[in-house]
Amino acid sequence: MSDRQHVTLEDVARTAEVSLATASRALNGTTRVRDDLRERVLSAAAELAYTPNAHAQALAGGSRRTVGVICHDISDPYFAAITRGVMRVADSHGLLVMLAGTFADPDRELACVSALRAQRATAILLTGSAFEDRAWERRMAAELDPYRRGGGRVAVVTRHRSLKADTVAPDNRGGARAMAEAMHRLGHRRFAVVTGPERLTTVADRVTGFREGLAAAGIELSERDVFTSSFDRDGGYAAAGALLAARHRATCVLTASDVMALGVVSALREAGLSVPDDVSVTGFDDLPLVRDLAPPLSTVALPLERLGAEALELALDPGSASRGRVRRLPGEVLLRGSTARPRRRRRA
Amino acid sequence: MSDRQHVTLEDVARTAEVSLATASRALNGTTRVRDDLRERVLSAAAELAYTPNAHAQALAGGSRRTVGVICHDISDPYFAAITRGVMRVADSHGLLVMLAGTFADPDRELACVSALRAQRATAILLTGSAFEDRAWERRMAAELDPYRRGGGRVAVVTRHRSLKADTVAPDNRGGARAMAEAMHRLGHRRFAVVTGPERLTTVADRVTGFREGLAAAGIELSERDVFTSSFDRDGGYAAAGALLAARHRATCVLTASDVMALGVVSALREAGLSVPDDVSVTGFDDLPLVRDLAPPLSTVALPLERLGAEALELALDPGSASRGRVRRLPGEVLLRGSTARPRRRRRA
DNA sequence: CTGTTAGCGCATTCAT
DNA sequence: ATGAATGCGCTAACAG
Repeated sequence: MSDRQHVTLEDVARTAEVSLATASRALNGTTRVRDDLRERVLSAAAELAYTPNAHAQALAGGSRRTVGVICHDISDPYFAAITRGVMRVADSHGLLVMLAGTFADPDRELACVSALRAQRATAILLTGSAFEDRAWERRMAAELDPYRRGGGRVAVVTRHRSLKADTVAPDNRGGARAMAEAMHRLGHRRFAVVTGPERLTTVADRVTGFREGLAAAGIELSERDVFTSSFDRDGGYAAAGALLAARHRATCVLTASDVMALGVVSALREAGLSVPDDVSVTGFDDLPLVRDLAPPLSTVALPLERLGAEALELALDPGSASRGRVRRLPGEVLLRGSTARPRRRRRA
Repeated sequence: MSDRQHVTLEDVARTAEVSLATASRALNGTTRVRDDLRERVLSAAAELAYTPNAHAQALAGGSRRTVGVICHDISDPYFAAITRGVMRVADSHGLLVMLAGTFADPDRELACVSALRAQRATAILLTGSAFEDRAWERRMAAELDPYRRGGGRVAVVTRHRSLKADTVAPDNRGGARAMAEAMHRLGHRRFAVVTGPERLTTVADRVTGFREGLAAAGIELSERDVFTSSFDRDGGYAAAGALLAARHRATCVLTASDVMALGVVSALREAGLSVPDDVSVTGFDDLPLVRDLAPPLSTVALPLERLGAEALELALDPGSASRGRVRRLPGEVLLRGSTARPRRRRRA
């Protein structure tokens, strides 16, 4: 039993008693090969449990069978859904997905791109929102440009300022605006916003949308109406705590994501408030699970899987050489049980 | 602008005016290199935005920087949590994660292993439960054995009969038994089980556990008490519908997973039943989100991230040459709001 | 310490 | 249609 015993194409060729070239051709179907020879090769390969060495294939210039996906945290259902969309189309193209998690660390994101570059991935998909940071953008471009020059394709989900990559852009701003307007129409006049750090472009866009929608109704959001925390469930919980502590009189809390809304609702409920009787709460994304909440969450629905699927399709399609094409996807306001008309007077 | 312009180590060496070998050593820190030379190499590499070709590195026998994770569906929070654990330790080892989704298709699972094998992944982690199918097991072994022979490591989460791979095994059976007993102690006497297809070993183990726990209390589960459907949220919803249609008189529904429980609760609620006043419902896994449900779900808590993390650690640790070591992790019964003492008489 | 050289496994020219 | 030879980019002997 030798140390590492990889079956190579040469083994297959020898077993089939053909040349290396013929074995390669028979396996790849590149060129016509006499039937009996091909049979021999195929059965030899099967017998030896041969698997081509993808590295050798890639090196020899034969293939690039992987795509890289970079997200903040795969256990966030938002990224899970997007990644699922990516995997669907990757699967249909016979591509393998390399998933990299950055845990929202800008430096780690850079490192991931570098690693994916090294793997000569066919395409790199940036699914997390960008960081609003000049220096970081420059470094990211410094990674991506050589990658592109080497034939790599790049696509991003959501806006990446000055990255001039193919983009799939959900309408965060418009969706947020529409939601704010819808809540105003419902009768709400006192609002609070619960959100993540605004250096994330997604967050910034959504908050801007909320502001615009409210402004259109003549309502200004002051600094004290915006509660910022981490962009996850616990952030929502904490922000709602702060809101409660500040005795904020909002009848409606606009939240920048469904996951944060989850935390908001829990905090409110623990404080003895009823959603939506005392406070209406809205989310953003329409994660699969929020319809199963009690009450089901009103939210801005985004076609998450499509976001991922189209990002990969865009990257794979040589269309315009991966210049900055932008595919916009709308968000849809979904009013469910977590929102209601405000009561005349607030209890407690 | 040539077609594909990859910067290679040779370019770096030439720019730094050193030999190829020196450049390689300077970059990898393999051997001591004179400081000034090393400086020249490093700055040349930076200037040219050089990234080593991972394929060439792998081919030359230098590295195996990726691990493969195979799961059923990354948008299932169960797999997302496990994968997150894997990614954490992968990150700390400088490894990249290749994620493959099988959508619970046995054939696709085989194909994924083959692809990962081709990529010469350091380790392959099977996180989905096995399929109870002799022929399938044989074919899987036929993929895995040569992979191992080539130095590849394999670890699985949950039981894979006769795969003799390193295993991280949550105590599905024991946890299920404990939950059944807990519900009996709470006062329940009429039970129903909602579950996925029993050809999945995880499902089979959990159902067995339920049966054992109930049997210990003198309660036999008949065929009509078990509602089988797809192992996801919609499956739970459908199964609960069937249960309702059959006018089953259970006061407690034991569900094989949290995701299924999500569907069960929704269906029950839509039918006008209250959880837990009319029916108690239990889940399995303790997904992060279930504590935010109203009522929060009683469930068997599994350390999901640890499952993934330990699987990779096990695979990476050369310990006993990847023989069938088994690391068992207990499940803990968590009683929350979705369960209560049965009422004397059932309403409706 | 540094440079030269030989493969790693494969796809792909070239000849035949 | 098939076989022999070249090189992809890199690391690890091997010499100096």
